[in-house]
Amino acid sequence: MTDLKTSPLATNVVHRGDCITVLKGLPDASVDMVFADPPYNLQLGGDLLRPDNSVVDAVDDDWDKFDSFAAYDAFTRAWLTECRRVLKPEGSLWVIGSYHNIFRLGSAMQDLGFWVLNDIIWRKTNPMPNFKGTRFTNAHETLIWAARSREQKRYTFNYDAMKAFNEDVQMRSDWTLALCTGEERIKGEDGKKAHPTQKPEALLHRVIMAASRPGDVILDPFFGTGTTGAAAKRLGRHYVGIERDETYAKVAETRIAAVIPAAPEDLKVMGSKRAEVKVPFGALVEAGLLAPGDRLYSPKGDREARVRADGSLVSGEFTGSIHKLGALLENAPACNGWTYWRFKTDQGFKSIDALRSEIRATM
Amino acid sequence: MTDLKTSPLATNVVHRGDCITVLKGLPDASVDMVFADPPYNLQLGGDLLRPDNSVVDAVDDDWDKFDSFAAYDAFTRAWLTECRRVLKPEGSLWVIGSYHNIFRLGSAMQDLGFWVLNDIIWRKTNPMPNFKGTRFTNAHETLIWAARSREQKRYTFNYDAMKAFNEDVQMRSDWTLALCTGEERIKGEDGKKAHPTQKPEALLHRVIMAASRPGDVILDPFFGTGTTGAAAKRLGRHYVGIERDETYAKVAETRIAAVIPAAPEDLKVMGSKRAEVKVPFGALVEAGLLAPGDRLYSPKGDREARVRADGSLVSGEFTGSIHKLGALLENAPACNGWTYWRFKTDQGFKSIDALRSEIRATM
DNA sequence: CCTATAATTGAATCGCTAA
DNA sequence: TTTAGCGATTCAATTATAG
Repeated sequence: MTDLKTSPLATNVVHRGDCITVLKGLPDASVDMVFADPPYNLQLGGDLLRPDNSVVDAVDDDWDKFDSFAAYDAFTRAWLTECRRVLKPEGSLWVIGSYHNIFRLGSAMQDLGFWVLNDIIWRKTNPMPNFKGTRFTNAHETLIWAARSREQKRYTFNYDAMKAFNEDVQMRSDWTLALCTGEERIKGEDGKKAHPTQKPEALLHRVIMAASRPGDVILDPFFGTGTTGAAAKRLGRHYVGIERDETYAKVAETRIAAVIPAAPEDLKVMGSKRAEVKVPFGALVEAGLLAPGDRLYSPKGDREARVRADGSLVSGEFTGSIHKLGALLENAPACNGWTYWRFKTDQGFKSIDALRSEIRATM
Repeated sequence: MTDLKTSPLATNVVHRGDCITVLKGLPDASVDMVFADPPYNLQLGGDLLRPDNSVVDAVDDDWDKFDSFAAYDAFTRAWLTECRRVLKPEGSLWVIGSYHNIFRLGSAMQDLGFWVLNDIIWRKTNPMPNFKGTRFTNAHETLIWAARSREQKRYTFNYDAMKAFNEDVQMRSDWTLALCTGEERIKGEDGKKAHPTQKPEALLHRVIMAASRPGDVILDPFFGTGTTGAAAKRLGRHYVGIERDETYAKVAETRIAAVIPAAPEDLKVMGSKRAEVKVPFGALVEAGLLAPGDRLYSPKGDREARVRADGSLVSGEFTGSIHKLGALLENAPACNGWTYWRFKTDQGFKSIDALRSEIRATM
């Protein structure tokens, strides 16, 4: 076997093996960017049933199981340490995680000397709901982008490209993107998903476009089915992947071989400026445009309701959202509460939709 | 000085002093919710304060950097430990921070035994741009919501209120809210902002509405100009503030004094079905709404069962409760019999849940 | 072949109470 | 402490099936 550490770095390869072991064999200061999607250390209980009684296909693979936070932290520090060594002086590192592990990752990075440049929120357009109604819908994941050290003055950030991409306003730290589903999601011969946590290529597209240059080498120590490699090749970058599961590694190689480096504009990406923001009625109460106790009236003035602090309405014995209560009082199957309800002003009645416009104007 | 720790907790007060010192004087298990917006002056050029308020020397060698994080971590663990002690067994804690400190906060919380329920992203509609064009616009902050421990099964979450608030779909983990500006932003006599990081009351409104009940006690160990207290009072909750800066504390007291609380009836929120009084199916038979021998039918009409006098059902060789028999016939792990079974009327089939509502209306 | 409806699915720390 | 019973609970998007 060739000594990877003293040979020039081979690129566009998928190394088989434990990521820390393989990393230790790579030469110092040889890659321009690292993208890492490590195990999240989910600590799940028993089966979770949907309301239709079907079972949620959970991530219960062995590779995601750790005995303790201490064990997870030790693993995290080990691979981060090697990544830092392998990075060029002007390189940068990205990690992605959820609330289960992102605090561990961020702290370890800071402890090892990495200097955080941004944390980025991936807002999912179509997240899995909270089936039991016990928490907020977990609708995002977090990425951390960091330089090797505080002293590092130079790193690649294609500011103007990002700005142009985002309709000529600065790219923000929250990105709205869909999950990887449909055609993009790689399936095995059995029709099941080849990997439980395949990331959308649009996400990697944006990361790579933002923080690397054509010809750069991008290392992914948790290669999986090779989203990083596919995006890198498509965008004219080189990749180095590490994956210990032979099945995943093979899928990745096949996938990347089929990628034609191409003009990237056919990748579906939603700019955060255009990302539509829904204004819930409750936001009017939060913002103080309506107060708890204020009265709303129907178009004919024959119905009246009182606003509550949670944004619901009360009318007699009935309660509900602006839409539900409108439908209920009109005995209609549905009702657009925004155009139905009015409030009193000095100039007479006004639609609550006007208040929504006020809120939208600030967005 | 009275001994706060053994006296009943005084509420609607702003304690002056170092937060850890004051916290140590508060009684065990006495508050329902904590909201904490700790300082995040981590290596930003500002002074980093040790728990004893001495200033950490800003030196650039690696050892001191570690020392700085260690000092911040020690401070963080100290106040989090006290907050955990002061929380009631069914209480929960919220913290807010940015990438400078949120990873330290989250890790410390997990290390101390807190169990993360959600991380929440506050998307700012009007963030400060990145003037130098060197990074992404830092357009969000992160909140962490946690229970005291993994074993804690109960915590207040007004799921249905949040859903009604959000146009009848589940509230997600990303909240879009404007910064605190304009009229809401408190200014001193010199016209300058009274506090550098005043949070919008809308943010506290949502936190408090989501995770507390009227009459609850909410503790804020970094009270500042009292946004938590103002929102708490407006929403019929009690507050306990801790602030070491006398100027901030005075501003907070003046501000809160001017707040007019909402009427109690406007603070009622959309109720959860789980909290409704339980009605045994047999009560329908007792009340004569159904008679022994009446037939019930499945949603598709392909199953039929007979009501018995004791409130159990019979279908062929099977007997059981409305739930058990439904599950049995559908070969499902569980079944909500109330929404499953229908009975015949002149107007067609009706759900037995409508009969339950009739009973509840008389209670 | 087109349209309407039904089924499937996604990194998930997912119930409560009383006996 | 454990078990059993009651009965509450989902959004967006794609794919499959029915008409």
